[in-house]
Amino acid sequence: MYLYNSATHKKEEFRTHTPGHVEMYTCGPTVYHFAHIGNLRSYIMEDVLEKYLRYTGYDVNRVMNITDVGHLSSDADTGEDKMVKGAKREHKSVLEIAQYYTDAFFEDCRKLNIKRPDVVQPATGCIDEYIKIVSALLEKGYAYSAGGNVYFDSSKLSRYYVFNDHDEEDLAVGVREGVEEDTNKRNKNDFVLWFTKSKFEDQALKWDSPWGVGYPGWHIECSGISMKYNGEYLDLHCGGVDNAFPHHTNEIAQSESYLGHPWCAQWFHVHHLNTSGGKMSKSKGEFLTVSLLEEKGYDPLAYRYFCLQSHYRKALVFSYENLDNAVAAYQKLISRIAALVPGDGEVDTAVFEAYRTKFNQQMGNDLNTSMGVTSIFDVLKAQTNDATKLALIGDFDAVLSLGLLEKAAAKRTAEKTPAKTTGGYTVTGEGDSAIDALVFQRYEAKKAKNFGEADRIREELRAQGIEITDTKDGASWARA
RNA sequence: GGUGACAUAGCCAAGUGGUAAGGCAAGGGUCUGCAAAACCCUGAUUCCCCAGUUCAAAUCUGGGUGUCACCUCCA
Repeated sequence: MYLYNSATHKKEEFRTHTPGHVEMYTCGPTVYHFAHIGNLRSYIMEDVLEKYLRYTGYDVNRVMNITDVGHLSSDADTGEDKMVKGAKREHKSVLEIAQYYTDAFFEDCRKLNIKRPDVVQPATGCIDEYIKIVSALLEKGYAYSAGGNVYFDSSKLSRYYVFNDHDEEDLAVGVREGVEEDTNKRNKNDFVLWFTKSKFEDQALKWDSPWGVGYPGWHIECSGISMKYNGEYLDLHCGGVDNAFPHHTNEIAQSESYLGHPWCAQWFHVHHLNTSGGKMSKSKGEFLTVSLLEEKGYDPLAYRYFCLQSHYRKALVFSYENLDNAVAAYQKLISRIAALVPGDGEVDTAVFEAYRTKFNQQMGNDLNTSMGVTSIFDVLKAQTNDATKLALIGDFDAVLSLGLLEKAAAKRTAEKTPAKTTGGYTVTGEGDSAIDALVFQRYEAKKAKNFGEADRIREELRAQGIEITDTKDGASWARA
């Protein structure tokens, strides 16, 4: 496949250190709050990437961290530790809060058909790993102690800026409000590997280390966790674009200095979900969660469809109007699939292979999910039997995970059974005799040309969220 | 200020030098007592702007403009 690599700024053929095997790492959530749907866009796209790699035959080992220490304390919009504040408010410990939001995150993932990574590792579980790396960096001269903290010395590297061509002189330190320059640093780009002294005195989690009691820096956890579970050679590192600098840049600096050889060849950065004003972010207030969408009546998988219609390397603007478009498209798609008849003929292998190859090419072209979705429409229009179409859609959905076959089957079941026939008039629905009776009453009214009464019954049912559809020899009803 | 990404119909978008896919929405039609659903039909003389290369450019080059992101919380 071809993938855009942020490290080289080019679309390149995907290669792995060990043929046929992919070591994949994903920056996981910081569990001090619910994930918003913008965060989840990244996880959806990474999920598609992982599934596509498996689809093409790769054996994948995917690792994800859960940030439950490290940059929690630096989340200093108001100068206070949200994790600690949340823990106090809910009368729980910081770790209990972390557990609560970790569970909430995976629950959101489940709703969005995002597969759980093979390894999920909370950052607090690998302290020994970080200490090992920091010690080695100190020994090799890539790190130094100052003011009680251990820093990475970025001046020791010949090439620090990997993703963009920054000139250190032009970097504006402290552009963001609330960021104070750390005077212990020797160079602007140095970063903390281990804290024993910071401005956050109420840091709840602390561990003993050769440099004193403290906690790990903001970047070391990803390197440590990845090396522990992915080994020394990482094939693919994923995350949101905003992490490219400095987070990923620092990961590369410390990892390669520690290992003494190149670490990760390919970097996959997902662009943001924006609102009309800019990116959706927790600090800006506009903050939509999966649960909130559900409360408003949206199917989480319709949101997944919304994301797949776009490309991961393009900012996507969220609005309810745009989401409604996606909902309509998604529901129509399900209806069209539901109209296919399972078992209608044998799967035509020649047709199957032809469409599969096309889908594979589209997805293999820098994960063109928009074209992947289009492939489904192409299949629906194909000159072949329903069995072949259903087999193809099932095959594509192993990557897209839109629940296509399942939803279509459920729709078929709801529409076709159980049926009640009275006087040659067949009512299909969910088998509620009171509703069946009303539908039949409407039929009688229609037969008597009492259309006012017929429409009144339809409105009455509609008020209960039930929609009647006239069919060839009767009517069917379904809850919206 | 520096760096990077993006810019195609109302919206989501494909397109990687050969004469603008697909989907949603909209309009028209068939069907229907009326609807809904389904099916059929209709859409950009043009791809942010300007210049250049070429027989040929949405695609390549140069220069603008705009939007977004990052520059030690963010996916």
